[in-house]
Amino acid sequence: MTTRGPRSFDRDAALDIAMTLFWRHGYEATSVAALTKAMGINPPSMYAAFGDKRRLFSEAVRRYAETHGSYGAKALEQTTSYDVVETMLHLAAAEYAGPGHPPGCLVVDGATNTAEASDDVKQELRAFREGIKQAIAARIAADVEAGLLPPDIDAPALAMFYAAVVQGMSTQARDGATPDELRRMADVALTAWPGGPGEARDVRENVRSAAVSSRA
Amino acid sequence: MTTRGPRSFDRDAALDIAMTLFWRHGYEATSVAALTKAMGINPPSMYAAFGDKRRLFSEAVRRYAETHGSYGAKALEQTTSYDVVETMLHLAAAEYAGPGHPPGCLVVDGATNTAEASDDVKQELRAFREGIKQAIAARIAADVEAGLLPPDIDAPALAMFYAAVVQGMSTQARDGATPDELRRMADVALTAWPGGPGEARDVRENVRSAAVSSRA
DNA sequence: CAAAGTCTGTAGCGATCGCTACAGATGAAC
DNA sequence: GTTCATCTGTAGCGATCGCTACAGACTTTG
Repeated sequence: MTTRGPRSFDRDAALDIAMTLFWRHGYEATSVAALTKAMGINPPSMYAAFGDKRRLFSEAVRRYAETHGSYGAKALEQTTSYDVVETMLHLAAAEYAGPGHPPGCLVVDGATNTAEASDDVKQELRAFREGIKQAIAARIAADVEAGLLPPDIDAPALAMFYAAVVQGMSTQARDGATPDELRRMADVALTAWPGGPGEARDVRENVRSAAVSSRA
Repeated sequence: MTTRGPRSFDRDAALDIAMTLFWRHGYEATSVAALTKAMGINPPSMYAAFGDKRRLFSEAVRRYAETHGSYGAKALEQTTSYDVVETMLHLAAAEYAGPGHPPGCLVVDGATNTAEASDDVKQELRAFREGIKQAIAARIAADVEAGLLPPDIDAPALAMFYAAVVQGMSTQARDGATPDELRRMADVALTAWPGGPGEARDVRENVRSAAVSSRA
């Protein structure tokens, strides 16, 4: 009917469309028919380009992590654990309710409701989430080790808390929260930082320069 | 094959089984075949007793709210907004990872991944969540009005924050968190209360007795 | 015992699920 | 122009989806 011959559709654009659909509806609730219709292609073309629905989802998650979901990696580039958490919360607040894409987070909510047959999909996203949480916990523990944070704090609980805040922000965004609302609740969450956010940063700066000078 | 005659199955027990399946897998990922198999009955008996899958889900949610999900209502029985939040977080921490039932919360995660056809299901749970959040916000605003909390706090952001914490706890529980871990992260969340949890309670007690004595 | 009424299991409805066999259409190679 | 390889659309696979018509089996009535 239309043009024939070598691949006539943009694989990257199709992957972006798949990412958006999985993002909005999740893995199981997104049908192959819905995917191919939105991509403007037929099922055989999708299967030739991506393998199957399962692998298309994994590719979409990878694409998401490299684009809209990069706030976790960007946050971990920060020097101190407080800056990691602050950056993560602020970027997530801006991203989760941002314009031009579905609300919330694909990694948090992409495979929440699944039958037993899709347990591996759930595990894939869970591993993503646990990895970020462990990375935060490690950063907090390192700051405690370095004397930047008091030694009596509950580092795992603190990391789990901020992971949970980000995940709750995703639900709030899906329920209609605006970027400004998310930002304000992120700032509330930051007041739970040991010593308080403002004070903690001053203390941290002091301790860090002390640590650096003692190391030199 | 087995016994025949007047209703041979326990409607309440069947509803509990449906609640558990919806709780673990969500609305769309729980098939009628899975429901009837777990209930030990055939589809016609289920349809005679509950109408259809959609109404069975609503009944299951109502049952959940009256049993495992009663922590919200129980928390709102508390006098001050801090006690409301503290009770809600502690009850949720114990409940979400409790033994003998699926992890997390049916209201939070029961209809996260849905096709457009099930948007009404998603809205039903969203209304539940928004109702609790608004109730908390109202309690905080009332305490501000009564002089129990400083007037410069962001009451809506504070309510959204604690709603998000509870929702994030549900995800953490689904990812394998223990009741003790949830309890500890709940205590971290409580340190975000204006003035801090311990100090706030003392201040509140003082202000309340002052308000009562001035009213008398 | 017989008739009435109700619940039950079997079986299957149309629709959709993820996925694919097949053949027609098109480009490149010579 | 002819051949070859590849992509494309049609059509449909077996399985499952939510749901139900139907008839047989049971208890309740007389």
